[in-house]
Amino acid sequence: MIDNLDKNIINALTENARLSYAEIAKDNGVSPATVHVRVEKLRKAGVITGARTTVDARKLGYDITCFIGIILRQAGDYPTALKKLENLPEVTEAYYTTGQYSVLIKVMVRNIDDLQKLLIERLQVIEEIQSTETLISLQAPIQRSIRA
Amino acid sequence: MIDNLDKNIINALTENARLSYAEIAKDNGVSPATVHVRVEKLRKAGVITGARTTVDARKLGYDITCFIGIILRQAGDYPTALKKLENLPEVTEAYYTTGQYSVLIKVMVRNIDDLQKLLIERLQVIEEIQSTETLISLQAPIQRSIRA
DNA sequence: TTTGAAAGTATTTAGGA
DNA sequence: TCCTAAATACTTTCAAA
Repeated sequence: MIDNLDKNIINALTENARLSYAEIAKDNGVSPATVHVRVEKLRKAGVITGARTTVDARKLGYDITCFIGIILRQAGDYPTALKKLENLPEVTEAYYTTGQYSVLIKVMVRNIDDLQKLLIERLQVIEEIQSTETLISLQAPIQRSIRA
Repeated sequence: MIDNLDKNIINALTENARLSYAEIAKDNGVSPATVHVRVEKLRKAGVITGARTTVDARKLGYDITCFIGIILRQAGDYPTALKKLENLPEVTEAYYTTGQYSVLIKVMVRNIDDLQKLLIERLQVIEEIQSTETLISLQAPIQRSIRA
């Protein structure tokens, strides 16, 4: 089971993945070795799945983030459509959803031209896709993790 | 400017934030000190913004992830509405968007009951919100970073 | 800007409470 | 399970190229 120490470790590391075990240990009144043991346990249990450095996409030239809602022709088209979406590097996230759309994807592109090309030349040509709806994100004011 | 070494470092760290500089150095035929200098440079330039450990939300009891499209009463309501959304810890992401919705939020909750309560008791009571539309995510098959 | 070398920290293992 | 202590490894600084 996950106890309070585990939770504190998870919350600390989801905010800053490069925090040292030594520091987390100090904050929690345990030894660094204990933190090490707990993190290994959480990793083996699949609770902790990895760690990613976050970057400012604009500084890398990706000025536009958007969400695209996709409606598929048929429910059964999902596996094939997903494979095709995986081949588009601009697609950074995909969600299989109930409601409005069959699939919601998050896309990052350099500019409006690239977005238009992506939509027309590489998304709308996918035969399993019936239609798409684009939401351009102008700002992402909240970006945080759930608390353990 | 960002050269190839910078890009390789960014790509390595966005995949695994806990990779050692020593290892990245080895993969790129430079010294660990150089990797250190580059990472500091990227951090100071605001390209690298942080690092977060990723967790399996379900293992923490958050069984439901969903996106909620929000339509505000008036465009000018955005700043007030955002402040209210920030106070809901279940809201892990928010995007100010063009198109269909004024705001798109990502929400993580423990179960359908909690989702219903969130929607009815804490979202739909926000006076700036005219209506909401919920997309429940059943799967998130793609989760990756843009490449530098 | 990069490097090797030194100094300072952190991680990791292992034995004992 | 946790700790201390020791060994290993990594990060960080710095002077020189």
